Amino acid sequence: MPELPEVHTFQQILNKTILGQRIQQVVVHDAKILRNATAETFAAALAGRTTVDTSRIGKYTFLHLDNGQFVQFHFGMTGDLHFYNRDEEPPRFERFTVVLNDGMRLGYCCSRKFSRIVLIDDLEQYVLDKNLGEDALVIKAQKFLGLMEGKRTRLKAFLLDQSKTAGIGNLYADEICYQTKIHPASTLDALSREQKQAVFKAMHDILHEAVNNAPSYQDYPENWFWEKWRHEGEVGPEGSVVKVIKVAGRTTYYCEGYQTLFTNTK
DNA sequence: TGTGATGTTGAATG
DNA sequence: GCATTCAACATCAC
Repeated sequence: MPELPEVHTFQQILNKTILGQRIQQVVVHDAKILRNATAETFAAALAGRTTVDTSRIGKYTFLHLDNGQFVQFHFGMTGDLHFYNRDEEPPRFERFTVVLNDGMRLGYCCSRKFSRIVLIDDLEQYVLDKNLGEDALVIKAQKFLGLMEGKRTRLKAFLLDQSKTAGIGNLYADEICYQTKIHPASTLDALSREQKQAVFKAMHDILHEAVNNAPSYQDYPENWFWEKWRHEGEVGPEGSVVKVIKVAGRTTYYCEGYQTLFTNTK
């Protein structure tokens, strides 16, 4: 499920549940999502450690351990966290559980195993190697506009590019395009400076609103696009019609007749 | 029952 | 180098 605001919520859950706690043991049910560890090495790396901090860049969350190591959580499409006590049944699709000293458990779940759990020694170097862009909540307008300069890629592809800004996924990209009334397949070289600034503002406002108000894919403002109109053929604002196309290889919803296509090349 | 899915990566192509 | 498309990953829900 998760894009930046949802991952932010996961970070809050880590903060509320295991931050500052000592990990008694880790039980691994399925090591597939551990990208650089086996069930044994992963469990051994965490057992006895105390968690001292968390951080987040885009859709990546990092749990900081007291020995200087880090655990990366990337939730893929279906990652989820469940906090429960020893008497409760483990949640469905749990892949591993972190057992705390007091017996509480934090279960990591994902049905489709697209999650990426990675043990990291040097976080700074790791982020550099990954070529991860600045977090979409943190990046400043000037830098964002600078990244667009000279590019001819389509707006949606740019928004989804995690090496430019980190954190925007398919749904939020559509939302940003909708709120700026720009067709997602518009190319950057055809957009005015004012339009690019509007894109930044929409990104900023949408993400902040989601982080402040929406813990998951629920409870979004009802005037948001995907809440209201994300259904093919629906009648959108100003008599527009919701269309479904592929942009940047991803299923894309937009309002034909409301969002304008800007392009120089076609 | 077949198809597509909120994400990432790497290969292939223009 | 840049941009785009596709397949793969693994499994579930519709």
